Amino acid sequence: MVAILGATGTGKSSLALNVAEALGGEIVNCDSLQVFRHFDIGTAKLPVSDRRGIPHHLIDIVNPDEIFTAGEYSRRARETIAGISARGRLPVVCGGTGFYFRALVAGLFEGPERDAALRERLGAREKRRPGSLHRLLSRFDRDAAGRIHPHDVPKVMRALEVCLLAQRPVSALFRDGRNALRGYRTIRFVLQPDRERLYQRLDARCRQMFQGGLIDEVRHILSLGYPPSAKPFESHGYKQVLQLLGGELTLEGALELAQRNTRRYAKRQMTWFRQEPGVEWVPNFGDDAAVVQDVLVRVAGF
RNA sequence: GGACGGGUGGGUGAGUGGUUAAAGCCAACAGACUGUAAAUCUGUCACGCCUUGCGCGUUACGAAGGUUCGAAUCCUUCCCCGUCCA
Repeated sequence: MVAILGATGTGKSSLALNVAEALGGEIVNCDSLQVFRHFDIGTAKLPVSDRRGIPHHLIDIVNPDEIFTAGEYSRRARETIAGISARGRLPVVCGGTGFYFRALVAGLFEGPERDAALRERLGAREKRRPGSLHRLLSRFDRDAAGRIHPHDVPKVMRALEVCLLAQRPVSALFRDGRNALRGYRTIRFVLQPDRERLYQRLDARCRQMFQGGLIDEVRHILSLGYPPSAKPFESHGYKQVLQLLGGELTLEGALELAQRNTRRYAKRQMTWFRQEPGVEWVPNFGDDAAVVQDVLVRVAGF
């Protein structure tokens, strides 16, 4: 299995396509937003017409108002990869969601899934008394509480949820290990082009999205009946367009914010991938012809 | 030529005698991340030093002087910038 990782806008899709084409592969998406239907322009989803007949998996698999998680991703990606291998083809995992990739290869701990009802209760409690969840967590699991910052409510909540549901401290469950993926030789590439150039590209791409139908896409999604509170609307680009439509931002203001958030996101992705073990660094954009050659050679020697 | 307003750290912009190496925001940089992760959160951000301490020293709020125990903050002169009047 080959993995093409990297920050947004580094040319992963293009590289993956070339690699898959050259080596008889099929692409498995590893992007937390491309799994949603109708969110196309802002997620830079490769149009079907540009896929050159190469199968792309795990794209457009859930509706915008459905909850999709890293655990769900991990399960489905494993099934998909197994299927591709069984057909004698090469799985080419491609995406920028480091957490999903880790859930896929390293696995998650064995524990309870999220519980909406419990979360609602916990959320209400936190709202009434900010900080109370973290204090509660430190009673159940001192270790976990020490590792999670009190301000990081989502992580505090998940830890607490697990403790309550499993009747065991999360940190104890962590110690049991993760259900890592086995049976595949995996070579992972991380695209890491010059940061300045990447940022310029991202800014330009973001502008193109705004000019190229992002706003209409948002209107369309809303017209299908999906609420603005749907998860994928929280992502940069979409969030700003929503604010634009609501009169909170001007067009220029929305664009600038979207660009800024995209840059920040790219930065965070780089931080993540820097910690990713055993990766092959590619100090360039994936749509660079020389890079394709270089990567193919490295895969061949693997 | 005259009348006001203003010149603050990479940017913006607070601060109008001490608790200010100077809020906030932006930019930049570093980091965390075990089921909504394009999310969420943390740290650094004048320079040097070490015994890394709510440590020491140096430099800093257009420039130069002055007042004061003490000035980004008050006074004087000068240099810029903006608006208005001639």
